[in-house]
Amino acid sequence: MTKPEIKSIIISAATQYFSKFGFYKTTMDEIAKHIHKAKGVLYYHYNSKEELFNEVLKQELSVVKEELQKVIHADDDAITILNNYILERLDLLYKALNYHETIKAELFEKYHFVEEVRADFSEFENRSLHFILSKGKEEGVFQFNDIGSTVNILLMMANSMEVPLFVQNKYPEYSDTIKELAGFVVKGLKS
Amino acid sequence: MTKPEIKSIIISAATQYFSKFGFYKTTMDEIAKHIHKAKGVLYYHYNSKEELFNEVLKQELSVVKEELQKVIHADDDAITILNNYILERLDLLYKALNYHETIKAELFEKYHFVEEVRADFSEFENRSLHFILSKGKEEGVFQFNDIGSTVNILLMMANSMEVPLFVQNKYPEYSDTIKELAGFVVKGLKS
DNA sequence: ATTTGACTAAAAGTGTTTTTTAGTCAAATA
DNA sequence: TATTTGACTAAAAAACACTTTTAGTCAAAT
Repeated sequence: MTKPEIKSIIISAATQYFSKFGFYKTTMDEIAKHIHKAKGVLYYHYNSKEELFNEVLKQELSVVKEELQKVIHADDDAITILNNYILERLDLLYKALNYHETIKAELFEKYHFVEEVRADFSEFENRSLHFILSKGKEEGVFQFNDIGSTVNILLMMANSMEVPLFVQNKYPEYSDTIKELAGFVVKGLKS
Repeated sequence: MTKPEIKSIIISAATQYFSKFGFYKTTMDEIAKHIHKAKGVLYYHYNSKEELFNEVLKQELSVVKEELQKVIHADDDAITILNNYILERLDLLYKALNYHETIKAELFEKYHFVEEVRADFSEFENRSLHFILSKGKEEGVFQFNDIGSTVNILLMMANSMEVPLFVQNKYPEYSDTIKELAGFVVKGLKS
């Protein structure tokens, strides 16, 4: 078995356990047993449980990033793209169970080891919104004073909503309101 | 000492302890000692610790409500009022430390006994926003399809932000962005 | 180069005892 | 009569001692 193959098998098993039981209630032994290997193998390929979780989270978010890239570069006007971005973003993150755990963890002030991956995702979001807003300004459909601070506002809103929607699991009940909210935000930007 | 007097003294001491240490880390004995009375007095005037906390929370929120009433009925146009309402609301709630604890508690699924007071405040907010939006529509400065769902969106945004701002204490760092956000929201409503 | 599994130290869990605390109430006081 | 007191109880929380589990290691095996 090649190195990438075994790594991918490990990540796959780890993803299953971490998203089902969370970081703390998943044991390295469980993951090892699930792939019919000794625990040492996990430590041969990853330095620690934390590193393994980081890798799982990184891959989970990279799927989200890929999907959002498609939305951003679709052949639509900026208004449609922003609307789709907001809705698709929430839908994808709703399914990203390991990401939820890191949000929850932030509340308990644990999980510092995950900051890098989260920071990377934050930057991605920043770039994405910058791109969409610029596009809208070029098209003449959006109007705002400062692109940087407008991006900040949108991200603050988006991030703020993650705790109630994902940790308290209010996403299903709010999903209709969110569609309206997206429309509302877009309207606020329209020139 | 009259009944209202002693009750007010109890509430005052309870407020201090509850806002400093929270519901669970405050003891009835502490509160009693602080007012140089026996614990039994607390139980003569209030049936339980929970009832006492409810009263504290109720008074805390009634101050918030009074202040917001002033904002709502100030001699301004609806745009200014909405802007002030959003900012003043956050500022007042930021200082309402016992209210913060009930938000935190919701995350841990405790504190069911506090629901009534929170529901009352929710209704107040609903009425307030209805009032402001109606006023704006009459003045011809606001435009929206359905007043009910617009109120819902605004409240969802407001409520969602409470966890990160108050529980994770990000209000100080976000306070500038929030001012811009308020302007943004108002702009989204403008006709 | 990779995998194994026995090993360790530290953390988490368990069961038991001790202390603290919400709430009560008969007696005292105003 | 209305209010206050403080000793009292039952139940919860804390402290303690002991056991098990678990992350991480490493010499030996494949």
